[in-house]
Amino acid sequence: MQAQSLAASQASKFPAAVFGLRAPAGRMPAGTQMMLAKGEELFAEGDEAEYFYQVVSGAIRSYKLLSDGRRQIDAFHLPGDIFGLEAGKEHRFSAEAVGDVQVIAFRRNRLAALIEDDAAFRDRIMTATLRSLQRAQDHMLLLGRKTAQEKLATFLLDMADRISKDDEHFDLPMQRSDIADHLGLTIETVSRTLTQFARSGLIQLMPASRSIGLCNKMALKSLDA
Amino acid sequence: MQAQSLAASQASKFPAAVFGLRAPAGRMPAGTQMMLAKGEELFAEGDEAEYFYQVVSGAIRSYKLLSDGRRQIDAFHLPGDIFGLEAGKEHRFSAEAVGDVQVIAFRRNRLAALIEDDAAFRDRIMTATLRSLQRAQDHMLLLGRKTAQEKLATFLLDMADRISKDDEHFDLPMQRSDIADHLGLTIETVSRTLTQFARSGLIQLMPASRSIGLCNKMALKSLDA
DNA sequence: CGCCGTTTTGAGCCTAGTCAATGTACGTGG
DNA sequence: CCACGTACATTGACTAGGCTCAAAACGGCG
Repeated sequence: MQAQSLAASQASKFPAAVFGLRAPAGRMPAGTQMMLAKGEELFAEGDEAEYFYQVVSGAIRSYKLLSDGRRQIDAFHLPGDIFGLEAGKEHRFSAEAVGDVQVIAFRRNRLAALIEDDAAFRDRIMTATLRSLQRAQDHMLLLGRKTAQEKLATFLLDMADRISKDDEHFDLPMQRSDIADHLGLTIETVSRTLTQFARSGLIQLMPASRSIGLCNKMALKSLDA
Repeated sequence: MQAQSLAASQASKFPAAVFGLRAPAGRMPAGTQMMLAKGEELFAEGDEAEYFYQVVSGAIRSYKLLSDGRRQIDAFHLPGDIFGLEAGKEHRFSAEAVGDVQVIAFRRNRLAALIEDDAAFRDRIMTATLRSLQRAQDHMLLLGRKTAQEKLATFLLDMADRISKDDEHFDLPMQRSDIADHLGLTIETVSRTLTQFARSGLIQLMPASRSIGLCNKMALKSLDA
């Protein structure tokens, strides 16, 4: 819940390790593994972009703040996702651990060389970046034009797709306020809409828990517009 | 206002030409120049992504639609901007000419080769993509968390920065409905908010025109949050 | 001059936000 | 083991910012 730029300090706290990743597209160049506790900050908007990252386990939220504290979470990064790569010298958003998280940090100043040398790596980076852009574009449509119900239907289906094994039941890694700040809503509206879904039999909801069961994916998809 | 995929047809309509671009970062590989009339469609969501593009003059709007016609314009592309590059086989959004537009089309299947051969070009593409992502992240903050006034203040300052010579006066290339669909508002709210700005002396506004004069950039910036 | 696309303005409504209280889970220490 | 505190989630009553529907005004062009 503090610490400006854990990247540097953490990187030295944990022994560097070489990983042959589970990446289907090929091996990944070596990086440094890091562990983050719930709520820990990986980097803040404006920090020097010394590293970029790949999630191994857990979830990262990346977000921007307005001067008065309003927050927009532009993405949740789940295992396999690459994030934190910048065009300029500084990070353009902040990143925190949603729960306990394991990530691999890659030195950015090695990026040019890696891209030069390793065509497969280059491709992975380019594809990851383009995929982030696509997600951002989809999310702009959601933020600008969807209703609260549609936003939550889209969100639940996306989460099921990304984290559920059986595609029907999963535990949300983040709390209501994270969901609200991701969807451009308030926590009250998120909560009310979820209970409304539950009452309509679209989802199953344990009281005050993060477990979600999708009872009627069809109906949710039709809400998704 | 029609035509599915003008890319192919147009490309043959206009003689291919080799351009040494005004690009500061270096020469650009050859592309095919195209002209588009106001409202013409460059490509639609779902079209095969055979080309990607750079704007020479005019403005392009790229957007997504919901099934009931609600539209979100995720970006306006102005001279110099590169857009339409995809990770997959298909375009993930549609693109139309806001007014009369000149663009250069690059064959996507030559991209891999170009990236392999030309480090400067690779850098331009990567930087352009990352810049799009940054713009998208800034825009998500706007869509999710800013008020109508803040949205329009941000938009006007951004446009002044991008198209104004003297930084004080410019003509908007797009109509109110485009602005509304970009900012997640209705045309009525856009119009009302602009009138309100004019009455407060923040901007100068010719009746029913697209000319904008910024009288008080300071005040606009403070609205920008 | 008259038509049409666009913008502006007005009146009333509704979705989501605000403010406030209650409920639930969980960890800590007596 | 249970009382208490804290963090998070839910629910309710009320408000308001922006939307909808409707009409008028403006500008360009045939």
